[in-house]
Amino acid sequence: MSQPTTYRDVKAEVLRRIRARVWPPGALIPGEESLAREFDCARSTVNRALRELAETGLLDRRRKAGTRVSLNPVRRATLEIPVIRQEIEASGATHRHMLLECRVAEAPLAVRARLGLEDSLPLLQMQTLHLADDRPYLLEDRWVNPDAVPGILDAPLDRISANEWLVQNAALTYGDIEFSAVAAGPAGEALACAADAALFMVERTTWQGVQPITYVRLLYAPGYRMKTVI
Amino acid sequence: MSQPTTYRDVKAEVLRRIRARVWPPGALIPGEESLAREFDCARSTVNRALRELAETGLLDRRRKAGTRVSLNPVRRATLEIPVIRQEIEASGATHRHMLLECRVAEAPLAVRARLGLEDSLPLLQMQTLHLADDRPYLLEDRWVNPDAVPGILDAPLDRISANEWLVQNAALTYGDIEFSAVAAGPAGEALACAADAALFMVERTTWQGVQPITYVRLLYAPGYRMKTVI
DNA sequence: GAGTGGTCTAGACCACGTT
DNA sequence: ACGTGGTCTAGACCACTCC
Repeated sequence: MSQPTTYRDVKAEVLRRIRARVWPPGALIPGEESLAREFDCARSTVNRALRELAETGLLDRRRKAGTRVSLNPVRRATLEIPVIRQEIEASGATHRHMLLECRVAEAPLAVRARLGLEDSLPLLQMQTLHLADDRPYLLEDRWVNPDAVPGILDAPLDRISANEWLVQNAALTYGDIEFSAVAAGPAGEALACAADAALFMVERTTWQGVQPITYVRLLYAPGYRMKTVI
Repeated sequence: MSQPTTYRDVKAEVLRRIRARVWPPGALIPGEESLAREFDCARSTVNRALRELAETGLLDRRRKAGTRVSLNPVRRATLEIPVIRQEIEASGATHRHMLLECRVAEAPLAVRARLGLEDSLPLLQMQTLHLADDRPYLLEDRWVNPDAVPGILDAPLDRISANEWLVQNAALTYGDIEFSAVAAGPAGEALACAADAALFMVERTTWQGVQPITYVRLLYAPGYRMKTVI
C-alpha cells in the first residue's frame, strides 16, 4: 500500500499544471470533489491545497462559481522583519547601539499625525544608532506615547533597546509599515554618509486597540537591501 | 442549541489572551486537545486556528515542545505587488506608458550576474516609463531572456506592457525581490527629478525552473511609499 | 434551485523532538 | 519512551452565489 496523497502533493501537482499552462490563466479548474477522486484522497485534502494556493493569489475561488486560475497573480511577498540585533548578528557582525538622545518632548506635527494624536501631549523621543562591527548600520528614531506604556519612563533604556523592551512589556498590537527612500539630510552625520545619500527608510506605527503606542523611523546606511522570495 | 465554535472564534480568543498578556511572550500555552475541550470543539478546529496564528509569526509551535507565544511577534509583513496599471488606476489616476527603448543587446555584467548567465548571450532590453495622469510615476528597466520566452520578440510591446504580456504568456514562476534606495542618476531625466533625488527601487528576478526569464528594475518617482499592515 | 466552496466533527496514525 | 503537533479520512451541514 502506497503512502496517502498529502495536501502538499496536490498543491505541487496543481501548481505544475498551472505553470505548464495545462490550466492557463482564467481557466476553470475541476471542483474539489472531482480532484479528490482523481488524486484518490479526501476532499478536505484538496481543499487545503487549493485554499493555500488561493491565499498566495494564484487561484480565485468563489462558491458556486468554482475555482479559476488567477488572471493577474497579485504576487504577495512576505517580508521578514527581524529584530535589529539578530539581523546584524546573523550576518556575523557584532552589534552595538548608542543612545544618542532620550528625552520627553512635544512631538512635531508629522509625528503626531502618524500617531493620530490631535493634542500636543509630550512624548518620549529616543534616537539610537545601531552599529555592525562599529560601523553605522541603522539610525532609529522613535516616539513613544507614555500614556500607553507608563513603565517605559523607568526602563533602563541605556542597556536594553526600546524595541526589545516594548516587545517584552507592551501588549501585542498591530500596526502598519511603510517603505520608502529619502535623502539622508542631517541624519547623514550619524550614519557617516553625505547629506544627499539615498537611504532606505522604514516607518512603523503601532496601536494598542485605538491607543497609539509608538512611531519608529528606521534609516538604513547606504547600500542596505531588503530581500525576499515570492 | 448554539452555533458550533469556529476556528475564527478560537483564533480571536487566543489573540485576545495574547494581547491581554494572559499568555505573555514566551509562555507555553495549553495543548490542542486541552483547548479543544475548553472551547468544546474538535481538535482540528483548534489546530487550524493555532496554525494560522503561527503563520503570522505570533506563535511558535514545535512537536513535543508545544506552542509558545512568540518572543518577537513583529516579524512578518505581507506585501502586495500589484500590476502597475492596476496600482495606478486604483488610485483614481489614468495610466499611460511609453516605451523608451526596445532592443536586443548584450547585457551588462551586473544584469548577467543577477540572471545567473555566464555567457554573454544577447537579451531583450526594454525601458518603459509609466505615467499617472501624464506625470512620471515609475521607470521600468527590463531584461528578458528570449530563449525562455521566444514569443516575446513578436509581441506588440508598444501596445501591451511587457509585464502584462509575460503574465499572460509565460509560465508562472517564482523568483526573488529586493528593495532598496538609490540616487536617481541619469534616470532622473525620465522621471523629471534631480540626479541626486532618492528613489525607491525594486529589483525582481524570475526563473522558470533553472532557466532565467527576466530581471526588472523599477525606479519609483520621488515620494513613493509602499505600505502594508502587520 | 442547485452546485460549489467553507467548515466542523470524531477518529486515527504518524513524525518529530524533547526527555 | 512518550507527548505534542501534523495530517488524512469520511461524512455532514451550511452559506453563498450564479442561473
